[in-house]
Amino acid sequence: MSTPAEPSATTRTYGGRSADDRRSERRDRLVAATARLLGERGEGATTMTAVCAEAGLTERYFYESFTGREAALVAALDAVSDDIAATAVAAITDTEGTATARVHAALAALATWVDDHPGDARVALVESSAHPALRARRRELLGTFADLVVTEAAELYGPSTWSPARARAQGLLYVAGLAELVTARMAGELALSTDELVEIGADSFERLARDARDD
Amino acid sequence: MSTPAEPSATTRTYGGRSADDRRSERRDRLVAATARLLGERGEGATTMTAVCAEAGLTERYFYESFTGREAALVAALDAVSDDIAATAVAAITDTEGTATARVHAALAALATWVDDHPGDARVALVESSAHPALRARRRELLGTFADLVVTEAAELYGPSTWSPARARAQGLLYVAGLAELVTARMAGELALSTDELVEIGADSFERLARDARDD
DNA sequence: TCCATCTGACAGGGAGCCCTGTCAGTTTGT
DNA sequence: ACAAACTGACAGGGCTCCCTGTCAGATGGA
Repeated sequence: MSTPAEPSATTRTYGGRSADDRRSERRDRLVAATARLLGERGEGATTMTAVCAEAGLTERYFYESFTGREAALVAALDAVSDDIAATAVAAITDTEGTATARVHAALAALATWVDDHPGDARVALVESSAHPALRARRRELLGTFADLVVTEAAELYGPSTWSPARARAQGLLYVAGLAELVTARMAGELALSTDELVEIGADSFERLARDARDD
Repeated sequence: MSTPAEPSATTRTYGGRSADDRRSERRDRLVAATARLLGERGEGATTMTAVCAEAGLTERYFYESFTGREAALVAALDAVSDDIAATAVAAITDTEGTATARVHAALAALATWVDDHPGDARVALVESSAHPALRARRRELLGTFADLVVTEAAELYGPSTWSPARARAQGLLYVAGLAELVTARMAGELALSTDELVEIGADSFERLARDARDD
């Protein structure tokens, strides 16, 4: 009786890479394809069929990584927003000097990122509102950034006299306003240079932080 | 030779109403149905078939008034935003007293309107970003409100020292931020009373108007 | 070499929607 | 009363998309 060699019900290398390796590479390609389509053709054109074609994979592999179209959309938005957050954090931590300088650096880094990644910027700013699942994720992200703004302001300028709820509301107003500003500029509706945009953002931030203390 | 009576290629009364009358009533019903569906079930569920069912009309009449689904969506958003603008304008013109009081009245009226019209508020604040045609209209509306804010601020507090582009940007930041604030509150993510919301809006407005003069 | 696994191409069912067309029944003017 | 106009119900073609399934060919381990 020859034993069946090995269960072999598991995996195997292929093309010199492990199963997990190939699997996650396929997922990455699908996420990148989804983000690219979202940024270039919009949510409506980002169908599962189109994503697979863009990624050069077949539908079967789509369902290997995602339960459906929605999950891929959210994953793409997550990837883009991680990129944004990393950009902002890097600018803040890399900059030494006054609080003003650090805020300025963060805003400038974000503005540059938008200019350099128009597709991803569209994903984050525009298409993130196009689908219910994306909207939910977008609100979370805005809230996160709003909290970041509040804590940064407190750290840079001292604690706020506002209630936590009010401070968060002010932060959200600022963050969402700024996002719309960038969106309008991308749409060509606002004739502002990058420097002007950064200046407006920095001034507004300082006003916000200042008023949070002497209101 | 009996002449063919009348061209009769025109119209006729029906149910005691003229053709134009019936036609525009059908259109109103379709617009109202579209807004209702947008506000209660979202853009994705607002199909032409669903709109017709909701309005109690058949598809043929849909195409009598609209070239397609998109046109109906935009018409519904227009109807809602007209309602919003009328609410704000009425509050401003009906209120006598200080500039602060008028701004306060406008914000309070808008907050009350949102509470009283949750469906329409969702149309204006959320679903207006769900479709390309709606987004275009939404940006127009935000721009209009931003300009209104700028001119009101100038009228109430004196001319701004900012460049027109910068003033418009600040107005847009304020308006869009406020919209997101109301949206977050509707989503239950922001524990703010109506009064607090109005206060935040009024304070931010005054800060904006004040800083526009002594920057 | 041989067989199990992996991969890509593609077919096709099922569903929903857009839009057109038909048709019987109702209302109006003559 | 009669013909023309109007209305509502509904069928169905065409399209796209989601998702499953099949199948031949490529690859790797024993």
